Amino acid sequence: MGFTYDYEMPSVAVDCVIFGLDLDDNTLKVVLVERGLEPFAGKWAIPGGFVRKGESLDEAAMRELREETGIDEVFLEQLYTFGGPGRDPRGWVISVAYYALVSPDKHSIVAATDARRAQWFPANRLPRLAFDHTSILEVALERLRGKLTYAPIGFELLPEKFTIKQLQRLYEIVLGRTLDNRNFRKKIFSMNVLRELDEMQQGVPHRAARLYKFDVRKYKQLTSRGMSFEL
Amino acid sequence: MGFTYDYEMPSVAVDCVIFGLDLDDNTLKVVLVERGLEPFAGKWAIPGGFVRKGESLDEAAMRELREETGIDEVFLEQLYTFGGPGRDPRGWVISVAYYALVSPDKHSIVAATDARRAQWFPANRLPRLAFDHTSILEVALERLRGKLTYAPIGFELLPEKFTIKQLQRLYEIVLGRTLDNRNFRKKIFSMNVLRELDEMQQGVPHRAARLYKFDVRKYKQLTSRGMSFEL
DNA sequence: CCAAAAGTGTTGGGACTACACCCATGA
DNA sequence: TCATGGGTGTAGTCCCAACACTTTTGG
Repeated sequence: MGFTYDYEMPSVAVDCVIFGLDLDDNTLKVVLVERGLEPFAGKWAIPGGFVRKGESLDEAAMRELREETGIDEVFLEQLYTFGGPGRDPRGWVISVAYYALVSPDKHSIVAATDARRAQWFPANRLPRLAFDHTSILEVALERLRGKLTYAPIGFELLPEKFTIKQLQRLYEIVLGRTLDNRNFRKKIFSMNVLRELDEMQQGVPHRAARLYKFDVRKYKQLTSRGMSFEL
Repeated sequence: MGFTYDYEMPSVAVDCVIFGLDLDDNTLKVVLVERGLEPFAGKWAIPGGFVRKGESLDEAAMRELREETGIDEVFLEQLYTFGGPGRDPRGWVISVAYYALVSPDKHSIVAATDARRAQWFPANRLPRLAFDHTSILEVALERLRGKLTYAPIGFELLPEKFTIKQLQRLYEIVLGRTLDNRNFRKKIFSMNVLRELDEMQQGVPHRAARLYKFDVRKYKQLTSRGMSFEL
């Protein structure tokens, strides 16, 4: 311990809610890992682990994400810190929760890194979870829904190149209501944050849709002019 | 320590940004305390202290608030957790930051509880602060500004009974721009969350303004109908 | 040629902005 | 009576929601 301090000290963990979008069955998914050890052995939980001395909380979250799921270089943001007494039967554990958004390109990594049995679950049909992880997930979902409408984070859940319809579906899935496609297109085009590509969607049994990319540069110009991204 | 754990453990503190509104000089203020001990002895800092075993983070924040400023029963919300290595020269300290909103009725308490010299400072003209408290304050201000426009938290900064003009000034001060009084009134009345009182403002050298109260009941009806509070 | 999804405009209503004057009160 | 802030209405504009058909492509 680095200095004199009279009180007992807690362990500090990071836990990470990992969101992914399944474009095949149009659902929002979450990565859970099966616990090998007590307490809650055999139960599903959000991936996480203890913070190490010398690393920041963000670094700890990134490290856990990488170690437990193989995922790297994704959107990762601090969510909330859970510290109630009794949330961990082993003792006093404070957990800094994060949430990550993973594009479908990287979903396969999760399945492959099977050391501790990581799996995708539909976000609205989850098993009973270890610890207070159900509450953490609720908070994460609320945050995702809220932030989606005023920040351009939805793109993190899509492949780099996507169609407008995919973007629209993403909003519909997360917000839980249908959107009018004409109005949605008008809105998204009017804020001018997409770059139109010369490529078309491939391998669909009907008219192919145009592909777009999120244009970070345009977005930064937008925000620097004081404009904001709104649904 | 309650269970076997191989890594070194951090101390966990709560720090609390306390906002108050000064209706005399129309500024947003923040409570700072002067540090008595090293490190940063003599510097100003956000009130805070270590979390104790057996209490939740919210409880710890409330306790610190009460101990250091005498303030009790106010709006208090978790803000963000700061955990970078090197943020405290004494060693590894993770700090869960909170922010509180205090009505002018209670401002005097702060001055009275002078044990550790607590003082109000204008939020936009602060001294150099201890630790990383300047960044914590920036995050807190951003959050306050953001949340003010979509949640009815502004009332927490006003006395129980207030005039529409005071409410408007609050928004102008925090958001940093002037608002049209006619439009502001229309907007605030149209959402129907205020109860008009039979009382008038007292002791002003001009026409007295009507007093209003925030009506929690009406607000709950509003949100339960799916409507939301927007600026 | 058929099935399936892509892509495209217009209109009406509600909300926001901009703007200026009279009213009530205490000194 | 005057100085000071309280309180009020309207018109133009913009944004949003509602709504249905034609186009393109692969099978």
